[in-house]
Amino acid sequence: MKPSDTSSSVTDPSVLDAPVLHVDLDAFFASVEILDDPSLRGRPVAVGGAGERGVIASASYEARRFGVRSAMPSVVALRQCPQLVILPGRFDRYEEYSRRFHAIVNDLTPIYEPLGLDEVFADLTSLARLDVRPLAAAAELRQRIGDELGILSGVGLGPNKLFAKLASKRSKPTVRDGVLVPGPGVVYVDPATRERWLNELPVRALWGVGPATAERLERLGLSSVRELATVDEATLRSHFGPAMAASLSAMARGEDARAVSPHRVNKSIGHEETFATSLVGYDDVLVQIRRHAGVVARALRDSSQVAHTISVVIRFDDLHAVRRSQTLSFGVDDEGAIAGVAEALAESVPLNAAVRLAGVSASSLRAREGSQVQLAFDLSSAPETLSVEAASRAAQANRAALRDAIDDLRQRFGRSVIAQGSDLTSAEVHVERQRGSHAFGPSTEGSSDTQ
DNA sequence: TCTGGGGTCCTAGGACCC
DNA sequence: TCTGGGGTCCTAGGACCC
Repeated sequence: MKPSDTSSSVTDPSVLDAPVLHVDLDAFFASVEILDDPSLRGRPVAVGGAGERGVIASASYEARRFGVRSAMPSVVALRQCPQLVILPGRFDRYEEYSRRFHAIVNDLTPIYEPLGLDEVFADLTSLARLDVRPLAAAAELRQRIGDELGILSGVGLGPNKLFAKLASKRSKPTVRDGVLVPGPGVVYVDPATRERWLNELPVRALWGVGPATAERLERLGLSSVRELATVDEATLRSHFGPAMAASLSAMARGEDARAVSPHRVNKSIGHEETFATSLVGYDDVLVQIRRHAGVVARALRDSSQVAHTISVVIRFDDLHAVRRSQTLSFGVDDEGAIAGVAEALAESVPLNAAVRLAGVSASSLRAREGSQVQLAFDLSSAPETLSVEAASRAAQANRAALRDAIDDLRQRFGRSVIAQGSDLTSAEVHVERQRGSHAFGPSTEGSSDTQ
């Protein structure tokens, strides 16, 4: 472990010249697995789904030497690196490390914004009056992460999120001809370098430009950021809509107005699963939908939230997906209600092909206030006077409202299957025993793997 | 080689209200 | 009887990020 070699041929700039910092932990999930099992050290390790439909979520640098990359299908990864160890992933453990990581960043500044578990943006502006120098602060941050977590990281410093992220990418180790080349660890982008990067980068390097947008841009003859900068925003707007045009246009000039916003709250909670073997017919699909609804309900209650919108997603073997959603006039957080709505939504989707994925998600989230029953009923009287009888009346009203909502749904889409005979009270719901997590896709083929 | 699971944001069309 | 325009909410789909 030597998180040391900061690239500081430059003098430390002022905070105002490089107010945005981006940190990215190296090969995060794989690194945690190696820390917990030192016998893995030096071996090619990945975390992901090992089955035919699994993909790699995180690969150690040893694995990257063989060309293994995250998002790569596991079968491909194994072909390139037969000795690759693929582990299923333990999210609780990663979350623990992530909390410790955030705590270290928080010691530098509370103005930080996590991006997934292993990255954060931080805004150092408020440190200017303390005369903090960004390069020194970044080096110290990286050192602490290495010392206290045992995980290497890359830190980028720039005038905005765009450059900070590009910089942290350049701070990382790289693989060249199968050989691991260490990165500088900390990179600050000075103004001259910003210009150079804008002249060199492909459009694909910009935030928000993925494969689809990159291809559309290329068809317009715009493969590089330099070319993109020659096109005016109005032209881009006609092709990509106002939001994307504004963002592309700004980034092509090196501008990025996105603020570092701490304390962002989740807008949805969902759960989905790709099956090792695709499902045919409503019976099997509905069982899975119901199970996912249970997971979502528990997550809602754990976070003391209720959802007003329930959505279902069904993906078919040809990868095309159908999404259905229903907004309710009251909030729900129990599996009976969520499963009832989710099942009705799923039943409205014509199943003309085998189903490879089913998912349920909850959105329009609100904090749960007191008894959830009152949300639907609003008894105007003081909550403490809510009698058992009133509560039961309220629960009944709630169920009635739910039934209406589901009836609406069935009317809207026409019934496509025979009723399952399920009632909507949570007591009557038999949520299947939780199966093992399939965090990164099915790990076994064919079996119904209960564990 | 053929694509997971957790999310976010944007767009477009329709319903509804004023 | 037929009509405008703006705002808001909802739904469905698509693209993107880690």
